[in-house]
Amino acid sequence: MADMAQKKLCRMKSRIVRAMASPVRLAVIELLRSGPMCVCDIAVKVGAGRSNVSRHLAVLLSAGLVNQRKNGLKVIYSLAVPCVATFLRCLDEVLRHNARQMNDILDHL
Amino acid sequence: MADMAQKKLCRMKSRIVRAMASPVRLAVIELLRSGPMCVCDIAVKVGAGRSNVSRHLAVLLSAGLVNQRKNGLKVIYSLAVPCVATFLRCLDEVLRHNARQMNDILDHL
DNA sequence: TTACTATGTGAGTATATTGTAACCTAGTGG
DNA sequence: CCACTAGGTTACAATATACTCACATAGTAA
Repeated sequence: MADMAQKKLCRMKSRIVRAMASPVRLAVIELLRSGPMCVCDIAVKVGAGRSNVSRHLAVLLSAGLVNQRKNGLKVIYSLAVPCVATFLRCLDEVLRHNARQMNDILDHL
Repeated sequence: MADMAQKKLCRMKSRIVRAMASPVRLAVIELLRSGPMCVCDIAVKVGAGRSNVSRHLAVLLSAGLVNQRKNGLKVIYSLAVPCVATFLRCLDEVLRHNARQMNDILDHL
């Protein structure tokens, strides 16, 4: 983090990562991998209140992770950047890495 | 987030993402892409206090994002999962996506 | 107009995270 | 033994986030 520009970039990236750092929002992102969806359906699928989901979607939107499109009464959200889906697979890989590491420790008891 | 297992997975993934969701820790991860490094060097490079960096490294370690190795007085940290480096490139992509979108808005004024 | 539905937003409380400073531990060398 | 250095930990104040409830907005239809 030598110079100002690097620090600013890290702050901006951190804002994006923080936008993903919530169980509900991760569930929303995973849900949107299967296609665009309105707030009402998202709320049902992730099992949270509508106003709560609306707020979480606002965070994702403000971070640029999802796009918004109005359709009559409904607002349809969709994933904005494809690589976010790739990232979720990376998370699975970290979980597997952790489980493997834990097994190694247990095996050497 | 229909069943229990999905919810638990989302909580575990969220913990990993939160571990990345700090400007300092992001800078550390980016730094470690260039190779393993001791705490003292990391602290200097990211421009933060040693005890602070130590705590951030503990968070990354506990999330399984970095590995630890003792070498005399020093403790050397390294990236644990390769795809984390890929993820940083995804963050750049999101930043570019946001900048492009902002330009589109400004162009249509 | 009124009524209904889908979303978004404000306020309040509860909880979590951050950085700093002081202190503790461990390895090294005299 | 003591001194020095690298790293880790605890405590505390400041800040940020989350969830809920109530209310506001906007589109639709009668």
